[in-house]
Amino acid sequence: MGFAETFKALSDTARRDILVLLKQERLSAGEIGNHFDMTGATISYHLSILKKAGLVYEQREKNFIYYELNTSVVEEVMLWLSDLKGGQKNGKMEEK
Amino acid sequence: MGFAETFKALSDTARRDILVLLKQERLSAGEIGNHFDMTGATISYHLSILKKAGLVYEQREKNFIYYELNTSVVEEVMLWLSDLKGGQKNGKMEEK
DNA sequence: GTGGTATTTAGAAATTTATCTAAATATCTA
DNA sequence: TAGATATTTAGATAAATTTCTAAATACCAC
Repeated sequence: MGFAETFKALSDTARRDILVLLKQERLSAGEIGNHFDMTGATISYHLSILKKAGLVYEQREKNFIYYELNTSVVEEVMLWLSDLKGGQKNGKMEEK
Repeated sequence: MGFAETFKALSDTARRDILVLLKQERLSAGEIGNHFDMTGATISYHLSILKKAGLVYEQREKNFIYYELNTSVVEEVMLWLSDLKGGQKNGKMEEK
């Protein structure tokens, strides 16, 4: 884990698009690939980065590998951003 | 604007560290630089990326340029993530 | 086991990014 | 205006990233 890996994973448009696809339902690598104009190898590369970042996990079934969004890591990122936003002087939590 | 630029800006550790510094108070480019082991030119490069992403804005005063966190863009990113998280089947908002 | 489909891995090329040094701007103060 | 300080811009380089093709692996069905 680590925010560096997670934010890097989120920094690529193709990877964010993959996550948006997965927010509806889990999809196999091949199904994901059908939505993009990239080779399967490139999709696999992006999936590996999302996986390392913890943003998706995989479920192996029959001859397929299904990818699913991991919302808990999305929440961790939101918490980091929330802390960033909330930490200023004059912020709500700082009022005496 | 655009999420691509914003997430790219957030993907670098130095830039996130700069944002964390700025969550307490605005700082000049030089003050920011004092916290890092990088040349002023490199700091300036990172600040320009944060600025383009809308994550900070600058205030020119006297001989200094002060940088301040723009929380509204941080909020937009949080909303994007919130939508990602909330959009799944079986999510709270989808229950019938 | 053989053949077929799904996915990943390896290696290479093109692009982008992060960083530095040196030079250019901008603005203050005397 | 001249000198000093703050910051940015330009140009170069090294490292990281994205993408491809081709080959390898994994797994299923027959």
